Amino acid sequence: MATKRCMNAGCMAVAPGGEWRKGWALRAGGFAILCDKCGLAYDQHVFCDIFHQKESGWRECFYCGKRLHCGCIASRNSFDLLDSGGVQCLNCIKASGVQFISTQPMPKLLASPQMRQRPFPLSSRGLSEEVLQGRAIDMTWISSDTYDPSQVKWEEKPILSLNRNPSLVGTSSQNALDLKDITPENNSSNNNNNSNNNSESLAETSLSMGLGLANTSDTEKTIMLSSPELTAQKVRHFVPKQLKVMPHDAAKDLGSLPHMRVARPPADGRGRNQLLPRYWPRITDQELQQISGDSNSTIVPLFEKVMSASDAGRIGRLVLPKACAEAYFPPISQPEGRPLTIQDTKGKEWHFQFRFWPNNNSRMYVLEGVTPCIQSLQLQAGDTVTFSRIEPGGKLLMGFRKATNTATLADSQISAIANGTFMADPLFAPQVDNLQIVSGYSGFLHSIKGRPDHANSSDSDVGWINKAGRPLPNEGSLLQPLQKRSRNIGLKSRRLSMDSEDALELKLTWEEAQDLLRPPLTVKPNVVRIEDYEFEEYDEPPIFGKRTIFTVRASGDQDQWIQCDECFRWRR
DNA sequence: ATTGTGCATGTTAAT
DNA sequence: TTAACATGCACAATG
Repeated sequence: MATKRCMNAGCMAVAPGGEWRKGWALRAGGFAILCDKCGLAYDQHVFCDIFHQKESGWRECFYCGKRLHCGCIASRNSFDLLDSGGVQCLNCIKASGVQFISTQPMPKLLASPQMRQRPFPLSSRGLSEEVLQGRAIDMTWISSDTYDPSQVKWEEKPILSLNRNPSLVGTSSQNALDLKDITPENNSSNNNNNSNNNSESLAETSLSMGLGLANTSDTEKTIMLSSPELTAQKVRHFVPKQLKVMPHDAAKDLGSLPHMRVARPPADGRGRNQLLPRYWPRITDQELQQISGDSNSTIVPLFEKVMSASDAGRIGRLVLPKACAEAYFPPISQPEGRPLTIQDTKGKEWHFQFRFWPNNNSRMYVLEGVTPCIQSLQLQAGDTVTFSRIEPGGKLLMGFRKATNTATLADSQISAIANGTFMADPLFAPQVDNLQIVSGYSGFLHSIKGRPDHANSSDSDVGWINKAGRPLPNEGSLLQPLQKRSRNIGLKSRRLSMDSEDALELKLTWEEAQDLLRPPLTVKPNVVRIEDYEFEEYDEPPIFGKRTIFTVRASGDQDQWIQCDECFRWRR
């Protein structure tokens, strides 16, 4: 049976029933296709490539030839695949009284209220705001010359591959999708044990483990401006001189890495919080080449997990998020699973057993034999393990990130603000993440205090670094459910856990945070223009205070207004 | 007695 | 109510 897969190279999810159709690929306001498995949203350009427009006005699907039912020109980009076959525009669907969005089963992976943890902000419909607003989503793609489906050993053969011009990496809106031939899939269902066993035995997946220490220098921190809506307006941003300010533009950021190809991270289900941010692990070309043997390799981030006490214990079993294990690891049909070999950047190989336990008519996926690895890397509960994959070759990368520092909550808040990490964009919340860990792991804190390698998390942040040797600004920005985390630390930490929830409520937008920061009036800032942003650069750190505005009289004198907490009136 | 293995159960979040 | 998952626990294997 012909099988359609998610077009996200890092997902490879198979459409239910083998058909890419309504219910699996959702259209979001006509601008995007959301894979039910990975939550990937394609921008409208990609979508338009799928349904191309005929001169006569009607459209047909590139792949199945189904025609737009009504030929409504105005509904360009607004299609839905009909169960009965064919295509119909959303306007006509609405006109017929059939609800579209609201009746669609929300992608399981997008429906979580943990929105601040997802790569893209969601609307109330669970759809990316970027998508709904028609903004091109910052996507980068794997080029066809580097993505070799045949190297994905645990798949018979991916049905879809991405055909991208390498020169266009980072400018997804200009790229076009290309569907490879559709091949009958050797369906590795759980019921087909024989075929699975064969494929499993044949497909000894090689994993690579990358471990890099990202030294975060206090004098060199990169903060990111979050709001794409910010235009050339002059914005008061408090930017200590030692801080580097970069516009929030992953594509540009990636574009500075000519040899590094980075694919878009998939979203995920319940474990969506375990998804890697869209600023993926980046390693140097040299490191990547050492791992993959190919300097043109691409890193496809997969998922990550914060290690629980059980994971880090002596049992040597790492519980894997089910959705992630099924989506990204080789399919296994037997509880015994299959071995996975892991090597680190130095070539050291680790051998794990990837298996599952039957559990309530479901499965619990575990990685067994992780004790030597954990001990070697001195990982413990609260540390994060990340999984990525290198294409071509399908090698999996396993990175680690130590838990965050031991700073006090208050210190963290201040630090977060000072570092510019209180931002509107949920993409950027590394310090908030820190807050959670710091405040939510009382027992954990004790252990870190006794361990030098954990005592300074910013220095022990075991993650990926970019070519310049800087830690990725967003690495570690994934927020884990607070309850999940606090569960590991016992009742004593519950109060602190609540505190951290309160702290999360303090999460401000970038502009709001700016409102709370004010410079001494006597200090004259240097105005620095970067891209379309103007920044006031102060030698002195900002003062954290009440909402403050500044006015300038005709005489040129400047007034400072502070808003009353109670009456909300402004006072000079 | 200790450690490893496999499954069961409790907790939590999602539906 | 269901699903995911962290962890408990009984039993087996081993020293």
